[in-house]
Amino acid sequence: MFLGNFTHTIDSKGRLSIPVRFRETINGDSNGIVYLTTELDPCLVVYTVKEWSLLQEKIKNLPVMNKGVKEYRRLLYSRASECSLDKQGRILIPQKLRDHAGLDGDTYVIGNNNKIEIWKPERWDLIEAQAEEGLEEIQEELANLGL
Amino acid sequence: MFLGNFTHTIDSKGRLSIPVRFRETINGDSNGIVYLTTELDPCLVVYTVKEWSLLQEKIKNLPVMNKGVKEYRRLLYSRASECSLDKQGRILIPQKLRDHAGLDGDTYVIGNNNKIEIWKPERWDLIEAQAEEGLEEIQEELANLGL
DNA sequence: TAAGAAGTGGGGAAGAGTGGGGAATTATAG
DNA sequence: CTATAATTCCCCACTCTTCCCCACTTCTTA
Repeated sequence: MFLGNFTHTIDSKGRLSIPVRFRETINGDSNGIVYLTTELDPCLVVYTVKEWSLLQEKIKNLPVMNKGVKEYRRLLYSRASECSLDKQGRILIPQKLRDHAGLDGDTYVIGNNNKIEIWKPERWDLIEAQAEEGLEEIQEELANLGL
Repeated sequence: MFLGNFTHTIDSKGRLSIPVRFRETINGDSNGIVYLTTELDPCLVVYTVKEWSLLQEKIKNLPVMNKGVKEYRRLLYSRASECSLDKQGRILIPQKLRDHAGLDGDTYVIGNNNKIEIWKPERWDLIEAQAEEGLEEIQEELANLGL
């Protein structure tokens, strides 16, 4: 389980160190290898090998010819990159992905249960504020669901 | 069951000692490990491993793609942290969480049945006063409910 | 008033995060 | 096809945080 928000720095070589707490899971599930890609949000997403396989399974069961599904698959795979952690626990993020997520210097590495997200701080702060507002609105719904 | 309000101090290293009465439950349910996060209120929430698991179960049963649910999960996980008690019965509260709850120096550690809440005293006093006012208003309703 | 338990504070070792040099590999240009 | 440039990878070194341990103080209880 990936939890928490860590501020790490992307150095001049494009490397980003993964929080130690995440490394344990990555080494266990993945032998130090992760899949890096993008999804619907303007951030990068990191999957362990295990979670990546689960994602593949899910995608297999989606309707093949559906327009949205086709687009989703296209983006997911075209942007995906297999990365391995170096001896210091860092991944090298390809230039294109860095550009796509607007990453440079200080960066948030955020646990989202089964995946890790990498955010440009400004963008995350915005999303977070929106989420808080949204939460107020659905408070009662959540309460009804027992939360 | 967590009961009572204790004033403890967060030291310069960000550590907060958990009241002994709470530790017994934590060691029983959790082997000294707790989950620290935030919810709707401007305070921190502490769950035992057992209670955290129950929360996970509830979340699993929510609709995955629902916007509000996604936001809720994002906030919950991004702010969560697994903490273990040190030999003195303290937890180290991550800087970001301390900032979020405005914690520094004297702090209230409050039992709320199945979870512990950590409050900045000023904020708690406000909430408490509001709750008292609210209670007056709904007194009759409560009476009807058999309280 | 002594003894024990609870809360607090701090020193020091170990670990995490960061930066950079240099070799190896790949890409580019002539 | 070769020479040069760029990128990637591996290693070492430095700093700051975290973790572990011990000690002091206060409060309670006998």
